[in-house]
Amino acid sequence: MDAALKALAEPRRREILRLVWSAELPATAIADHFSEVTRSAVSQHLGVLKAAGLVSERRDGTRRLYRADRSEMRQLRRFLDDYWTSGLERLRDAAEAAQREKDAADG
Amino acid sequence: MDAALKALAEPRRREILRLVWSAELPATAIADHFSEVTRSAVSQHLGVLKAAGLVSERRDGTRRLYRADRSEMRQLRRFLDDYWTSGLERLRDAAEAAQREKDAADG
DNA sequence: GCACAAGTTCAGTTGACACTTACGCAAGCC
DNA sequence: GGCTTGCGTAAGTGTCAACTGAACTTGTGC
Repeated sequence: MDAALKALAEPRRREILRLVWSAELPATAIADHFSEVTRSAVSQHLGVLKAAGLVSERRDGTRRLYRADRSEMRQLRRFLDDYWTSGLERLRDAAEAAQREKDAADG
Repeated sequence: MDAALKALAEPRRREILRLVWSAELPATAIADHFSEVTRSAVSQHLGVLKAAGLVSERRDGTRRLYRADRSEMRQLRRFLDDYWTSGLERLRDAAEAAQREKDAADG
């Protein structure tokens, strides 16, 4: 999840992900979309996205076809929804914080 | 939005955000939660979160109280939902999905 | 006014990362 | 077997970001 979030922090990778969101594309077609960056850079971005599970790769002859893994995106969304308010753990933190506040005020 | 995503890419900042999600806390209380990092580092993280609009600051005497700005988080979530499939493309995807549903049902 | 407490900010260091160029490697095609 | 196409990997570089320690700011209580 950490990897997915870090991968999405890079604008170029978000753009790539959008390109392969609804269409499976070979690496070259993706790279052609970015005139200001080399093919190599795009390939490395694809590697990061793949490592984060946000993209899947399929080989076809010499080509490699990429497409977005939407289920991973769903998981990410869900993580973002849940992380901040995760039940007992959050309550515990709040209680601890309140106690420190009180201690500081008293002491 | 780019700033918010980048801010969330850092685990420590996610933790901070969770701390101030449901409780307003002074900077020191937040810093006390991170034993492996100095107060200064936490202050800088708070600056990033604030710049990204994910956190709001209120002054009370010498203290500064922080709390999460949930509306910004909602916007982020919405952005994540919409960015990949925007406008016509999203409609097309929906149509395709409906067709696949139909094909699956028929087949 | 002085001391202290709460926090930020400045200067400098270190590590991560996006990038480029060059090279390597596999799969068709002649 | 050579040639070309499609693409990843290696090595090196510049930039940025997270961190530390020291200095600074601002408010409070005496």
